Amino acid sequence: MILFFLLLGEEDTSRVIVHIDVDCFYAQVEMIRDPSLRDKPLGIQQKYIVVTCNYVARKHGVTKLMGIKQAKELCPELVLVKGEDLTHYREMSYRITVTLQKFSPLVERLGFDENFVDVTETVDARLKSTFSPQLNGHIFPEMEIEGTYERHKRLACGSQIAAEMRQALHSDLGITCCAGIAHNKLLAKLVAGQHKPNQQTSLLPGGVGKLMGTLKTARNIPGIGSRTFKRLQTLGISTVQDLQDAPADVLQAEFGSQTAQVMQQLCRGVDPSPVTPTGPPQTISDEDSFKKCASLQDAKERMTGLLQSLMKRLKGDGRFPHVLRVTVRKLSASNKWTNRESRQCAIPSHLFGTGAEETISKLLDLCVVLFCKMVDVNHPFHLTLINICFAKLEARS
DNA sequence: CGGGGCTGAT
DNA sequence: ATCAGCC
Ligand SMILES: Nc1ccn([C@H]2C[C@H](O)[C@@H](COP(=O)(O)OP(=O)(O)OP(=O)(O)O)O2)c(=O)n1
Ligand SMILES: [Mn+2]
Repeated sequence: MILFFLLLGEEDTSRVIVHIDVDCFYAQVEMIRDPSLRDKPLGIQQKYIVVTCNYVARKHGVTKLMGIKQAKELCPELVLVKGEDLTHYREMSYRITVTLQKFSPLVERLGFDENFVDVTETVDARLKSTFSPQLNGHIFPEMEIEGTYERHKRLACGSQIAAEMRQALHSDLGITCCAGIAHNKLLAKLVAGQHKPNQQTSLLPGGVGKLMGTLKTARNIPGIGSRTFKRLQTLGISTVQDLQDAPADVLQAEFGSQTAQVMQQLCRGVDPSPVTPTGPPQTISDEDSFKKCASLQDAKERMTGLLQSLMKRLKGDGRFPHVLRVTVRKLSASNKWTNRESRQCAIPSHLFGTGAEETISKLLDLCVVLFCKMVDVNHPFHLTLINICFAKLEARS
């Protein structure tokens, strides 16, 4: 039946997708570690910025990615916890994904605190055998129409599963989150943001146009980043409505037919992309930023620190990397962030056969070789960031 | 006072 | 190797 419509190029609205977005993630992890922080305005500090903050701090006007100075002006009593080391956040992130995988194997991670879950099969199984309750949580658009549940049984069942997922995250991990339930990933993610924090929202199929209309500009559509948005503005396109109204040939001329079609679908709330289960990470990296690094000696010390931390994570992972990449950021008057350079090389397998000390020493040698391909150490230089990345992770060395 | 870390396409 | 996207 469904297949018949798909054959005609119709949109598939039969899936049930849940999007889970943890509330103020890093801040929540720190409040779990130290519950005395719960009733205080809390900011997580990475160097000079508040990367995120709890909702007490948000009441005072503090926002994500705000400078420390501005945040302290707005909220002098703001408590700051350092968050440059992501270890605890990464660990909680994977516990969250594992908890969600108990509901369905189709779990896709996005960053550390978001997960998409395709619960279509779970919904089908439940509707066959069990009696399902009312639609759980908020509904978008807000409206009270008789028989909403009857006409949207699958969505209602999805909302029940989402509630169970949120309960599991809370009782097992102490984590609160938001959930969005809809028939594709884009809409599930967007509708999840309608009621924050610690709430869930289900999207009725009839509310798609209205939901897309809540976006201020096309930039707010996931998948349309800053560069693409600037190119759109060049064409006189700014709002979602502008994009919907834009002639296909105009978009194709600027972006090519494939990208143009994806954008035209996204701005109408159409997103056929599947939930692709996320496996173990493909890369393991560690970086540090600083005011100034101007000597090879200094760089070697910083790279040694990064390698030591990386080796611990590698032991926990169990796999071995076959590619090593070093990235640097040079201070330059213009273009403060696109001035990263990287070099990579193969890692000889035998390097992981000996003790950790030896391995780190050999890896450092490789790092120095890569480093010197980017930085002429015989001339003055000024770096502001070093990143070391392990890639091509495979089962054995 | 602009982090730290990941994925996929080109 | 870089760009562009996401958190
Ligand atoms: N540019 C960014 C965006 C996010 N994060 C980190 C910090 C956040 O804690 C976490 C999750 O990002 P969210 O955008 O979901 O923000 P929060 O979870 O902190 O807040 P919210 O309650 O609004 O979801 O990722 C980051 O380091 N850099
Ligand atoms: Mn979040």
